[in-house]
This record gives sequence, structure tokens and C-alpha cells, in this order.
Amino acid sequence: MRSQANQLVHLDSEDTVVQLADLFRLMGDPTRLRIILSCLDAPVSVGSIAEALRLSPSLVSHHLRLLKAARVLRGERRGKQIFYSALDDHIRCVIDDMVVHIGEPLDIEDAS
Amino acid sequence: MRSQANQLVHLDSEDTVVQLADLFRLMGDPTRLRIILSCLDAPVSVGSIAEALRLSPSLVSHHLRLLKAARVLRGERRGKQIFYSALDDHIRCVIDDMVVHIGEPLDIEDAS
DNA sequence: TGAACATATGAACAACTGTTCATATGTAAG
DNA sequence: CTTACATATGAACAGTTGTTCATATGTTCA
Repeated sequence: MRSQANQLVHLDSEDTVVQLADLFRLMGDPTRLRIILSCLDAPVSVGSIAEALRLSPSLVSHHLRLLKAARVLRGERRGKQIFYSALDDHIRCVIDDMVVHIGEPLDIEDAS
Repeated sequence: MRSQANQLVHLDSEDTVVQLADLFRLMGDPTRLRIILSCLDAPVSVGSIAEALRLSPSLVSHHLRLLKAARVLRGERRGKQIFYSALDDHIRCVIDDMVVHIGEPLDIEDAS
């Protein structure tokens, strides 16, 4: 139900490839990926993220701006604080799949 | 069967996050992503990729080296040519999930 | 209004990265 | 061995990117 059951992607559109790459690039920085992971379970404030990850609020804010613009996260104001959370569940699926990929046993020893 | 049915990722390990980010960063370049997509359906030679994507063989080879090192693709020599293909199906799943994410309708209009 | 807190923004800089070009390695056939 | 083809490699450069610092905007409460 979550990822497409069958694998026909058919990505001939140049524009789609660029969109995809933009999203992957955003997830390609460890700091930013940690910020994304912080927001997957529940909405978290900027200060909480900064404290949990030991980063400056400024840096967190810079990354959050990019992630919000790319529609990976969404921000919702509650009083003085702004709580960020995942816009939908697809990002979690993407990460889950990649975790499985990493965990894959290496069955090929020498392909050079 | 493909992506984890339930979403408990639990990525506290620093090392895992860096590994994940490395893979996402590799997919974050449009040229490299196109190269990956070229190899998903069947093994393709370096020259074929270069021709299909209108890139220099040298550039394609540089990218393939990174993708092979990251265990995204594998290369198999057949005579003078080397055919590259996906190491497993997880990369396809990751891309599929992300395509779904892109296609998602925007149900939130203003979250700033 | 003013102070205190939370988040955002812009400039500046070092570090990294994708691309090109020239050259090297490897393979098959003459 | 030489030639021709296919792929790989290394250096160099321009463009991009993550981070820091200083400053601005926005919100609540007195």
C-alpha cells in the first residue's frame, strides 16, 4: 500500500528527474537528515531540534527553510514557537527503504 | 513486502545517518540520478549510457565509480564493455516512493 | 510601549563537488 | 606487437553549499 507495488517508474520527464534530485540532495546532508528524522514522529519546535541535535538555532532555521520550501516539512506556529512536522508519510517510506538497502548483505564480492 | 510495513525506523546511530545521507547525496545530482535510472531496467554499457544521456564517457565513468563504491550499482565486464546494473531493488523502491511524494496534491495552502 | 524570548534572514567564507581535458589502463582482433 | 576501441583516472577550475556571525522580525507578557 505504501510504495508502488510494481516497479514501473517511467521517468522520462526531465523536470521530474530534477525535482527528484532536489529532494534527494536535501536529504543528502547529515545535519539536515537528522533534522528531518527529528520531525517524523511528532511536531517539534526549532529550539527543541537545536537542543536535541546540539546545533545553533540559526543553523536549524536555515535548514528548516529549505525543507519547508521543498515541501518535506511543514511549520505550524503555536504561540512564540513554531512546530515542524513531516508533510506526509512518503519521506518516512523513502528512508525506510534506504535503511533496508543499507542493511542488505553483500552477496557479491568482486565486481570490478 | 517492499518497504517496511510499519514505520519504526529508530535511527539513533550516528553512523547509520551518515551512511543514509551519503546515499541520498549520490542521488541528489540530476546527472547521476539519470545514470542510475538508466541502469534500473537492464545492464547497460558505459558507452550506451553516455550516448543515451548525451554525456562524455569520462563523466559517466566518474559517476559510475562513485555509484559502484556506494553499492548502488554493480559493473560486469563483457568483452571490451562493462555493463552496469542496480545492485538490488531497493533503490527502485526509494525512487518510487519519492515519485509518489512529488505527485502528492498540496492540501495545505499556507503554513508559514 | 518595552523587555524577553523564539525564530528568521543576509552576508561572508571555507570546504566540497560536478565537469572538462589530457592521459592511462585494459581488451580484442589483425 | 600494433592498432583500435572502451573505460578509467588524475589534475584543475568554476560553481555550489553548509556553517557562522550579526541583525532583523515576530510573539507574548508586564
